[in-house]
Amino acid sequence: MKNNENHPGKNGEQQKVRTLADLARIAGVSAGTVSRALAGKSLVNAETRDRIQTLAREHGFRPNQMASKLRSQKTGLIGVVIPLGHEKRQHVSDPFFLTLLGQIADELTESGYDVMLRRVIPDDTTDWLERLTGSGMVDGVIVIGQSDQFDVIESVAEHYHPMTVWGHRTPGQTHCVVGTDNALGGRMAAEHLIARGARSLAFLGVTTGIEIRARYEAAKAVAEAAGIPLVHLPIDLAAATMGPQLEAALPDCKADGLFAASDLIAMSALRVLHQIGRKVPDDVQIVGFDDLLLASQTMPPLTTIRQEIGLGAKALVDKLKARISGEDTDHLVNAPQLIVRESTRKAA
Amino acid sequence: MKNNENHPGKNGEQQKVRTLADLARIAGVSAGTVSRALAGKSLVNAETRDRIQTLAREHGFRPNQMASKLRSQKTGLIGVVIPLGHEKRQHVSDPFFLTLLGQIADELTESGYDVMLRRVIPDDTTDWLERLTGSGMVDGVIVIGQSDQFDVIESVAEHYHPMTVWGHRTPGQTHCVVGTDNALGGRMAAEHLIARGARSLAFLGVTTGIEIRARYEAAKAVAEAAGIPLVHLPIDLAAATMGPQLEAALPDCKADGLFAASDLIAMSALRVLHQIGRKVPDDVQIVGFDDLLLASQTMPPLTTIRQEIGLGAKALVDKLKARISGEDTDHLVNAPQLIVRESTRKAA
DNA sequence: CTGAAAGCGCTAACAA
DNA sequence: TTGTTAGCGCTTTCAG
Repeated sequence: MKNNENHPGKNGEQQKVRTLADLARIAGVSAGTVSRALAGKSLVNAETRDRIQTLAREHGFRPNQMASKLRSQKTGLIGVVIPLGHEKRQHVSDPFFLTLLGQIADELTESGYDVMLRRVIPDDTTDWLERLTGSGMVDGVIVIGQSDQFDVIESVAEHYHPMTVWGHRTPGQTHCVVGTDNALGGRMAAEHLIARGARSLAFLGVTTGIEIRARYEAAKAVAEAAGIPLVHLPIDLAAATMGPQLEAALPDCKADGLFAASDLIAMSALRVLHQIGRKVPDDVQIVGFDDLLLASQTMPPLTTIRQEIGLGAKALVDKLKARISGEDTDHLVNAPQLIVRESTRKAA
Repeated sequence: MKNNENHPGKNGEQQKVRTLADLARIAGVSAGTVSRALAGKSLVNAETRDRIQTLAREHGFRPNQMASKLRSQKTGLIGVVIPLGHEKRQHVSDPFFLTLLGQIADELTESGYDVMLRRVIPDDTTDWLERLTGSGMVDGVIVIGQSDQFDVIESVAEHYHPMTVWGHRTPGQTHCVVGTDNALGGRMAAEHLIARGARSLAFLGVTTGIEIRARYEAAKAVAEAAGIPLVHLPIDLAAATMGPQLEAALPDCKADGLFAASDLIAMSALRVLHQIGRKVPDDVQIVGFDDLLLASQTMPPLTTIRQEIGLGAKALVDKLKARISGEDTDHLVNAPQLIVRESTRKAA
């Protein structure tokens, strides 16, 4: 037991211990032992292990994760990317994605991973994803939303295995996707509106994104099959511009059944309809999409197509973990659920 | 199972080049030169630099960031942590925080930083923050919300400089904080309600969090000075439980002026009031807090106290960058703004 | 302008 | 059980 540099009496513990070697010196052991002790490995004497751990705590020492991760080749980090392809200006993301992100972060945390968050605007570059997967910084990647970057994601998926993607399932695709059956959702919305007496439909939302296009097309197919007209009002998803666009478009829109691409749009539409004196659901009915928490708080509460965010987040993380350990994974396309509230009429 | 790493695509490609050394070998130079070339340093022959960069691109080579960061002692990573102290169960965070997070991520990205996101539930541990600051993984830390962890943050701030915090300014505090003048906001809300004729106030929201307590106390002071009663309805901020709590509390509440701790609560209250047949703003007026985008979309649109999220995010990042480069920074307490919409009455 | 060499701080295989 | 010895992959003096 030698403590020449560590006398609490003289000048206290000024020299900050920053490295394993530092701690090893004052503990009178080797760096290797300290490493094993701090990792709680079984092959160290319990007594010395405790001594070292106590010492570490006293000196507020924490091993440098960067070095540890480099050496062990496991980063414990998952990259989470939100590509903002179309909607370039929309820095403030959709609350749906934000909520999904939150839940993913929770799941990941519970599995002992840290999250490296990156929002990218692909613009003209095509290597935004490679830059992450090839960085050596992450053990895996979750992509939130395909935006208009389907091909980029596909090409990365060809050689990069530990990746899962929230979005739309396209037959034959390589990348592992988790998402909602948007076509089914679109169908449910249109059928519900028609069943409740709508005789002329409108779809509110831009269809640049692949998911929303699927909702639109399914609704359109239903409408056509029923011999009912459906017009497309390409309302922006950016919350800031939604209001004015709706104020411009709705007064001339004679549809009595509105299907909004998201709850946010629906909510905004509700307000505009009220302003121009159309009663919901008597004059016009409306169905949203997502079932965000606010959908139940609107007036009237919103009938909507629910996406299970919690399940989605869990699936994205579970599948990613499976892929990290070399397994292969299936896609997961969740069936959405029609949540009937008061923005559509009571069943006849 | 499956999954062959090498993509046998381009004309019988050899071993994947993974390291500087690999690339150096096929380029016929040393690793050092490759490093300099890829970093675009001026002290390499322009010609060899281009050759190496081309080679790197052809082989899809990207330097390992972990190693780079370890060596250079700059991680290019900022830790962003959301402590969930009170409200333990509330995994789905407040949309205000989520939006703030999004904007912070944007600002950070624009400054060339990556974001390491961590959500923590401090529970009984007190080292959740140290664990991040001492990890060697991040160049700095932003804490979103003090929750009930003021003391922990203070104690870390004593020895860890590159940190900024969103939250409430307490006189004499050490940690650099950016936030809103909550007391002023509370005062504005109460004064506005009273000026528009309210004669009995209620505050909706739990006051465990220091920011919300400040709003409450300021409102209370105003009410007292005006000789007007103010009751406190401790509504949970978790969106899921808000509705039922309000449905239980509001029918018995005779206040004609409601001040909600957040727009979300206000929105929920709006719905409940409508349900129980009280007209807003004729029977009862209501003021929210935050001015989230949805505040303008409620029915009636919500009068609220606006917090400038964008400015806050920018300030958090700017100050953090200053602190990273060794400077000292002042606190920033933004004055909130009263946004008058239709949930309060017209001026007499 | 380029190569050689010395680490960044940690882990793990191999000895002792 | 512990110490010793190599590196993880990169950057950066220091020579040449």
